[in-house]
This record gives sequence, structure tokens and C-alpha cells, in this order.
Amino acid sequence: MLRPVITVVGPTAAGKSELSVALAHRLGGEIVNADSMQLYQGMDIGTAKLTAAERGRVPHHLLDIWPVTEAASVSEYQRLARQAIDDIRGRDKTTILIGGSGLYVRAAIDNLEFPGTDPAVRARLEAELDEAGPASLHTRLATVDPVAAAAILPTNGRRIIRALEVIALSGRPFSATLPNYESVYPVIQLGLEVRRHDLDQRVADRVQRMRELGFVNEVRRLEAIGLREGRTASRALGYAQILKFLDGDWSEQEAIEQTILATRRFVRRQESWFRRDPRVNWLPAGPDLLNRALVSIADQRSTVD
RNA sequence: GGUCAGGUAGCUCAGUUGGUACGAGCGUCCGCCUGAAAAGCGGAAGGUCGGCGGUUCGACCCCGCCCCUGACCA
Repeated sequence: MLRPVITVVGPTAAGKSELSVALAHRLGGEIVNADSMQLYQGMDIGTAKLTAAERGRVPHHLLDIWPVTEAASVSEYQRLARQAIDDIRGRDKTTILIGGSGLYVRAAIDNLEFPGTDPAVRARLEAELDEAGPASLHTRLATVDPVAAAAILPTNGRRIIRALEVIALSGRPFSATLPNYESVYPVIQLGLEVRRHDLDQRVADRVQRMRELGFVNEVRRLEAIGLREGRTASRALGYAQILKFLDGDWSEQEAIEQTILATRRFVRRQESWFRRDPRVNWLPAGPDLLNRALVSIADQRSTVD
């Protein structure tokens, strides 16, 4: 019998990484990263990547696989994640999928299929967006795919473009709606829950610590190898703000404060994303977390198989 | 002590020559999310317009006094 995939989800700074390593030790597991930014090489301090020592001999997969110049792709991530999970399960080890990128988690474990992409088509649409604005693109979407147009707000340029791209490539409507939590593996999902106030404090502390650890220098180093050209990496929390500091737009202090604010906003979005998923079993942060997690896993294991 | 400027949403500020605050950005809360997702987007809740008195049918906007903040002058 193949083991279920265990996911550890929840907002940034809740303590997912630490719990995952502890779980891996207990369960003989291996960790698969589902954090979109930890996929990047060299983005260590700002993504709060565990150090080699902190990983404690637990095999970690899908860290440091992309250079900062590469644009992220959920679809590519999905391929790699499935490959890693299949490999781990094939060796009869437990997979612990951990990350705060909701879509990436779902891409790994759920029945999502991503239609293709075409840089030329996309570039054309983006140029149009710049010139004409999202409303006119939305109007066009409404004529070719009323269902998609109804689901996507006229102000959301990004999603309108993707819909039009898919239609242009496939000739079919962009009827993509997220599947109703149909997973392709047996899964047990643990969610880490931290009270708002505490979480905000942790975020602030963490960002301050990043600064002390040399975050600015990390960004300088990455800037030298093309961070600014990286469509995804250059927009990462903290990195974008430090770049503005390096540009002279903000003082270092402002960059740090803005990073804290942006991270707080992000945390809210993460909570709202994961809260929806009824499969997640929430564990309040606190003492004895590891044991409570193990109990929760044992409880669910009986129902999963 | 005097002069000037200012006291409007949690914060920074718009605003009406007197007619029920039209506010904006940020924050807060809630939500959406299929190839940039640490991205992108939407909604909501918040105001006795510094206090007291006066003028007026009616004052946040006019008058008086008071309190607070800042700058300048003594």
C-alpha cells in the first residue's frame, strides 16, 4: 500500500518548515518544497529557507532548482513535484509536501491540468493591455467566452490575458475552474494556525532578522546575476522592496517596513486560500505541536486509505 | 506672552463662497484565484468634520471663547 502524501500548509512564519523536519524524522519522510520562491537558487535569507544544518539529514526536494532569471511556472512545478512525489512513494517513504504557495500545493496534489502557453501570444496581449487597458480586453473575452468573462472581473488584466491566451491556443473556452478538491494521491493535510496578532509579530521579527542576516547583500549578489530581469523572482516579497532601496527610491528602513506590510497582506491571502480547503486539519501553534500533528495524521490515516 | 498655519475615517490628507460628509490613498476585516500565485483582483466596515457657546430655517464650513499641534516673533 502506498503511503498518503502529507502536506503542511499555512501562512508564512507559522513554523511549517520546522514542523516538517520534525515530522520527517519521526515518519522516515522526505520533504518536497511547495514554496514558489524557495525554488530559486540564491534566494535564501529572504525566503527563510532552512539551512543545511536545520534540514538535519532529511532529504529535501525542489529547493534551488531555478536561477532567478527564470520565470516561474506552476505547470513546470507540477511536473517536477509529481515526479518527486512518485519517486518518494515508489521507495516507500512518506512524502511531506510543505509550502505556503496555495496554487502550487494544489498543482502537486490535485487534479489540475494547465493548458499550454505561448510567449508570442502572451506578449501581444500584454502590449494590448498596456495600450487599451483591461476593460477592452474583457469586452473581447465576453464575445468569445461569456462564461469566462463572467467569472473574471474586468479590472483583472492578468487573468483576462491568460483566458484569451488559452482560447487562442486551444480554440476552446477557458472554462477553467478549480476542481473541487479532487486529489490524485491520498492526502492528509495539516494546516498551521497562528493567532493574527502573534503571526504579525512573528512576521515583523522575521523580517528584522533577515536584515541582520544580510538580506541586502543577498539581494545585491542576486542583482548582479540578473535578479531584476527575473519576472517572478524580482517581485518576491522583500526582494522587490530591497531593490527599491538599492534604486534609491526608499531608505533601507522604509524597505524593511514595506516588506513587513506586504508580508502581512500576503499572510491574509494565504489564510483565505487555505481556509477554503475543507481537507485541511488545523493545528493551533503551541506546545507539543509535533505530537498533536502525529495524532492528527494517525486519525486521518484510517479514513484516507 | 504675541503672530501665523493647522486640528475632517486607525494614519496621511482632500473638500463644500453655509443646505443631509461625495471623499482619496494607506491600514483593518472579508472574499476571489488553473502556466508571474511571495503575483493579480474585488467587496465591506470605520467620521458627533478639536471642545463649548452664538448667528442662522439650517453650520464641518460664519462669529466668540477655550484646548491641542507646528512654525515664527518676543
